[in-house]
Amino acid sequence: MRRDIFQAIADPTRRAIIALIALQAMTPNAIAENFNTTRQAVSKHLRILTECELVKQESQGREIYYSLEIEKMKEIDKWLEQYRKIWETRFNQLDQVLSNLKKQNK
Amino acid sequence: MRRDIFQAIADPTRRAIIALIALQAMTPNAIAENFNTTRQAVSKHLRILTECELVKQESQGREIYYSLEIEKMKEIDKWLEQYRKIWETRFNQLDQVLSNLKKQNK
DNA sequence: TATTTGCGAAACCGAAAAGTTGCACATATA
DNA sequence: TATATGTGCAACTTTTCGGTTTCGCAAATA
Repeated sequence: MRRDIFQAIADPTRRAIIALIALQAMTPNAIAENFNTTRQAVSKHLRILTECELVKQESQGREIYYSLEIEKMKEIDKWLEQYRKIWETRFNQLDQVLSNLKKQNK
Repeated sequence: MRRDIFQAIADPTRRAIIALIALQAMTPNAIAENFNTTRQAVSKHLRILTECELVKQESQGREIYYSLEIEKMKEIDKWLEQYRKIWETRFNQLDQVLSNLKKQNK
């Protein structure tokens, strides 16, 4: 099952998990405590996140710590870049209009 | 059915539609020509995109032109901001490590 | 007016997703 | 060694999703 990062962040629970483990690694049980679902459901989400390399795991005895692979998040940023260019251009055009209006008033 | 912008961009066809109409407004038929599906399927995607205000429509006779609501894209950017902070911090920390190593070599 | 064209909406279908339950396995702990 | 704990995985169910087909409606055109 080939997962996509955009599909991965589509689910609100997964976005919440991402936010949770962004700053510190956590075990599935600890993560599940924050949600209204079973540990297995969280485990499934973690698997999906791991599959698309948004999350990495580190075993420590029988516990497994999950943490965010922050580098992967840049892919979204990269995709957004083309649109950022557009809104910045539009902003500059608006800026141009405003400054032209200013000149006319002088 | 309450739609979410993250769910909207999860589908690859919808991302392609977004890219298509980012620079110029297009009719459903014109959009559908670029894909291997029916116009109705595209129409469905456009409805979803419209529901979460990622796309706006403008009627002109019997044709309806769809264009990207670029402002809405900023929501993704805004969400990404918290993670951008993280990877920038990590980068600076790495930078710190590197410059410390440099000092030690002197 | 009759016909074509552009479109959305509803009904339906198959595939995929998200959740639950039950189980197996390894690692701790008594 | 027996038991408790942390975990992943597989089977199953329900819901959602993306697509097609069919239809109805309004605007353009003959």
